[in-house]
Amino acid sequence: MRLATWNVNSLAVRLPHVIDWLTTAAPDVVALQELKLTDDKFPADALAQAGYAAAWFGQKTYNGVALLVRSPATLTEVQRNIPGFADEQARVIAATVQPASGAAPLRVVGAYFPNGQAPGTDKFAYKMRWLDALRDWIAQELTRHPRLVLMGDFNITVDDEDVWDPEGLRETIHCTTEERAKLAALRALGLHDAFRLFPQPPKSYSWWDYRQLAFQKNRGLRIDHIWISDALKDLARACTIERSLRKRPQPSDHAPVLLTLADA
DNA sequence: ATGACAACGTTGCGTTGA
Repeated sequence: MRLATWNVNSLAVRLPHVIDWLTTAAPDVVALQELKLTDDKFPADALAQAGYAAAWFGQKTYNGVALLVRSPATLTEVQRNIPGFADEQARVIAATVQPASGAAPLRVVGAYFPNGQAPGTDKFAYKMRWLDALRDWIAQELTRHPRLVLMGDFNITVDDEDVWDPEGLRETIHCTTEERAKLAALRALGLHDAFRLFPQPPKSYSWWDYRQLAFQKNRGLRIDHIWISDALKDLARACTIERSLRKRPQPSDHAPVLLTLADA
């Protein structure tokens, strides 16, 4: 089974890329972020024609998340945003994936973590509160669903290996000690950064600024992550960043991250 | 210190992202 996360930066604009990628790469489960469309505009029919069932949670202009599964697998017990955390912004969608093979179900959480703008701002404070709420909720989810995948645009680098210029970007947004401490608290629930379970090329990133030829110069950050629970760790077989998707004309500024998980 | 680039909403330029 292969699971992927991709911040598409507008599903309306990126739909041809998404359909093409689903058709050629055929991932089993996909988390999308930054749909930037309202629920009535979600392209469920086009995705169904490509062989995917979906659950979505959008809003006007910003944010918006979705989960896709390759039929005949199904999504059940869909949860939108973090229970008990009042939030105007559509950032989280969770569901239980029922594989058609009869393999054990998987709880999948797709998330678009807040950007946070800069330390000291209201948006940074919101990011911190959101991260606390996410941790508390994931702790509960793990008790009910030990086989859990948390994936999405975390908007945080795990450590300096994830940063093209760690000195120049020290303590700036995505790289602050406070943000990384929140990730450490999340990881302490018994989650693993699937990408780092395997040897990886140096300077591996998942996002590059549209400006200043950042992608061509590989000036990027690894902020898109797939984290898996203890129960799934030994089933992980590979985890890669699909850089080729960032090279195409009119790309998202993010590349997908792809995890291969053995059945069981 | 600021902008760059892309997308959105709106209709020209302001806001947001990372």
